[in-house]
Amino acid sequence: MTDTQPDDSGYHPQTIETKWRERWKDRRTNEPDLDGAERPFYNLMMFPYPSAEGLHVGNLFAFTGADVFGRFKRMQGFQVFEPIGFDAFGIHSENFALKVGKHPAQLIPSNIANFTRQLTRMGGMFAWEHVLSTTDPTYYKWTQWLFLQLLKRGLAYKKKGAVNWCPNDKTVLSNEQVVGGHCERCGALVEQRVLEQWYFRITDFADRLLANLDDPTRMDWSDTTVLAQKNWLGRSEGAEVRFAVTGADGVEIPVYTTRPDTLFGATFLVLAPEHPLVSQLTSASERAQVEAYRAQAGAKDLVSRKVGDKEKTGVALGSVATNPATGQPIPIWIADYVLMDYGTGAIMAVPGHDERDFAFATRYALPIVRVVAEAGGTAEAPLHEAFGDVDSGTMVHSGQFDGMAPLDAKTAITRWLEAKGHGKGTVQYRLYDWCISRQRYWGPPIPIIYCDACGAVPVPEDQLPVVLPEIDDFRPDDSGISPLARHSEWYHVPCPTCGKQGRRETDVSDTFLDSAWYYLRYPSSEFNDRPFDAARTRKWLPVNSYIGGNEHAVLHLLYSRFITMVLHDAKMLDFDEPFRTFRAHGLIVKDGAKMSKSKGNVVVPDDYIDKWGADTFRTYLMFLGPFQDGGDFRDSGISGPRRFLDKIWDLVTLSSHPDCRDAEIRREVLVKWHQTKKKVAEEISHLRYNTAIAALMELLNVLREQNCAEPGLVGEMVQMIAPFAPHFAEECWERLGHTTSVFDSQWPGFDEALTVEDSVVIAVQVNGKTRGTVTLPRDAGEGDALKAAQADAAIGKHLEGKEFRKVIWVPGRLLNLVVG
RNA sequence: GCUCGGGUGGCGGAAUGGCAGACGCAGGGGUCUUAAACACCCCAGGGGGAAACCCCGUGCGGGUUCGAGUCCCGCCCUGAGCACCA
Repeated sequence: MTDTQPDDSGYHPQTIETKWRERWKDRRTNEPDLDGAERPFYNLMMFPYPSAEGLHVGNLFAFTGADVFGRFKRMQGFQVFEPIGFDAFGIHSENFALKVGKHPAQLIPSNIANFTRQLTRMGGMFAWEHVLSTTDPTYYKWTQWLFLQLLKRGLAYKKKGAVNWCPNDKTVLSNEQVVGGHCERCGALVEQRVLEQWYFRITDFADRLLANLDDPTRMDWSDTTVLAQKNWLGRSEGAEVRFAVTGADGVEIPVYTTRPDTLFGATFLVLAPEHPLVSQLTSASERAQVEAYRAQAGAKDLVSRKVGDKEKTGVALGSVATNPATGQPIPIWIADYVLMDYGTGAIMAVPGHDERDFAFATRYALPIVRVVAEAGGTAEAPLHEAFGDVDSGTMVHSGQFDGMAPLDAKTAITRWLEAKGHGKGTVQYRLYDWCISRQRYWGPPIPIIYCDACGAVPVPEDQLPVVLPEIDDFRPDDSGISPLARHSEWYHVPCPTCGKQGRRETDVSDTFLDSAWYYLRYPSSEFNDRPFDAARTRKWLPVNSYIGGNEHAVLHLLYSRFITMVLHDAKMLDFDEPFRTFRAHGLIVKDGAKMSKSKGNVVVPDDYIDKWGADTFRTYLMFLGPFQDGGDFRDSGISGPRRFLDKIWDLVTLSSHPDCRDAEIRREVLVKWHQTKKKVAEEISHLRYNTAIAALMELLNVLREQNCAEPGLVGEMVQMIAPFAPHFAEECWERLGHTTSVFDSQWPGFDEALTVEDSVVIAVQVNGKTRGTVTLPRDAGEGDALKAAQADAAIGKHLEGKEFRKVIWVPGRLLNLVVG
């Protein structure tokens, strides 16, 4: 810290911040009437994971920005519900507990206590009476209930398959949690394992998840977040083409392609090594080689398979299929660059138009044919070879093909495939079903009981929650089996259906399931007989404003939307999108890197708050730069906002002086005042807090220059700084003689007519270069401006002996004289 | 490789196509003080000039326009996300 604290004249943050925190609590200032509110506004921010290290500056930045918005909406006359809670289940907490040799159930309460202290101290407008923790049985009872609702509707299923396995965290990961082949959380290389897991059918909702993103009546989200979701959903349009296998009666290989127009150039087929038809299609002579290749590909982990070297290898199966367009026989291969879990697990290789196929064809000396003239190239074997003597491009565009209307090549060929029964147009998504099983301890047990007679039986809803037992040996191992599986006294239970000995599911659910519905719980947190109350939910949801980090663009935010859709379709909610508006805030980094304990660059806010006060620190963070950009944390400018608050304080003190009370406000000040009110409201509503604060600083500078401390004006100044510096504003407001909270006052309005100055400064340009300014009455016309410009010596100099060619007049702003 | 952002003083950053650098930090000079801190006043993009004023200036090269940080085309650098998705 390079700055030094100002002396102790007047404004003492520590004293007044303590005072107002106590008042807010005693008077329940931040607890809206959840049943009676007439203009409800649900102001949500992403609840934190309560780490042992406490909140860092990056967290505080995000919460402050969301809190400023909530406080602003409140002063605009809304009853604002701003809840907070703790996302306390999960691997983070468990790993930390393992590291320090304690039980997470013991650690979490103290971490939560510390977070609560920090969040209270920052002056957030939190409705603490509705705080929740996902680890509370009264909460996760309903997380388990949610699983059962999906199961009931066929949206949860168990599947054995290749999954992402993190060898460090010793658990499976969802696809969203694997980043570039590494564990999103710990960075370890992810392996492939075959395990039985529970999945949610999020892919059934892919089209809706995509369509709603573009529906402004449902969603108004940051562009960057919408884009990330679209990329993740990965919609592509193409065709499924079936290739008949030669000599195998009726056997067809379906492939998916986004380029059906290149069908004529498909010179071989490639299947994923684990494709179910491989064995059947392998000739006797190739079998040994094929089996060897499959074994080798299967042993590869996901890293070298998906993101390792791009060397293409494969083997031929010794069988052939027919290209339906050319009628030519083409060989069938397997190669591990084709993925089983996308499309049909098989491709038609078009080496003339696909880089990967080209590399493969080159390596194995397979034929390469170009069929479509692309930019800079020509088609060596145009479509007319197959379709007669019509040029490929014009053939399809001129509609001479099978008498169809003019269409593009892709559509034309798809139509042809459909007509001939060789395939059909299809849509593919990149999205995978959501794997929710975790072979860990610290989460809600999945509420299933396995019975030899009845199969997988859901735990009856009236027997929820399935309480997570407190065990000491919760360390995960490499077996792929959850720690709970070591406790037969826990998992041995009678089958709910037949009463015979059954076994509980010993996996717990993904933390992202906990957070996929927490926003539904907040307004109803005191009801223990239902997850969310119908009337409360109708009043408060969907969420009016959600602010959070874009790192959750495709995880939490996508899962939450999915869960809401499921509950909507189950008629439990009357909306299918949970967050009306979402804004991604920027990330505060330190020395260019995201703050993390392992990098040793975590900045803790407590010392700054001790030294400068929460209000100064909040204002400083919001003044750093655009809220939605974030930036590198530094503390070199913190004295600026502090001096700013000190000066407001002085004005408040000064305003009680009789001279100030009776002083007339000069026109100049009046205009600045109204301009500022207009500007600040506009900037805050767009989360441009840095420029809102700058505008207030400008107004303050004018007031000081003009020696103006008129109480009404000072009061509005205090109101406008209130969202940023809430304790400070309350104290000033009280000193100005008010007896109720500044947050129950109405945000100052402005008079549009008073935002316009009486006289304006016109920039005068000669041939586009500014040569001076003239000051004119607001309503001055072009003629007046021209006269004034010619009269000005400095400007006139540039006009001497020249002839006017053109005059550009922008009223109130600029006069440009084009001369020559 | 693909998809998005972003390149503006010493620093963070402002600028509906209309006086580039608001606001703040740091810096320089001054007032106050025994001295310092605080506070207050003044200066401050670069270059030239005693000054008036002039020239140059928003990553680079073109273009549109009376006028471009802003719009268009082509590059360079940088941050983030996705990545053998057929």
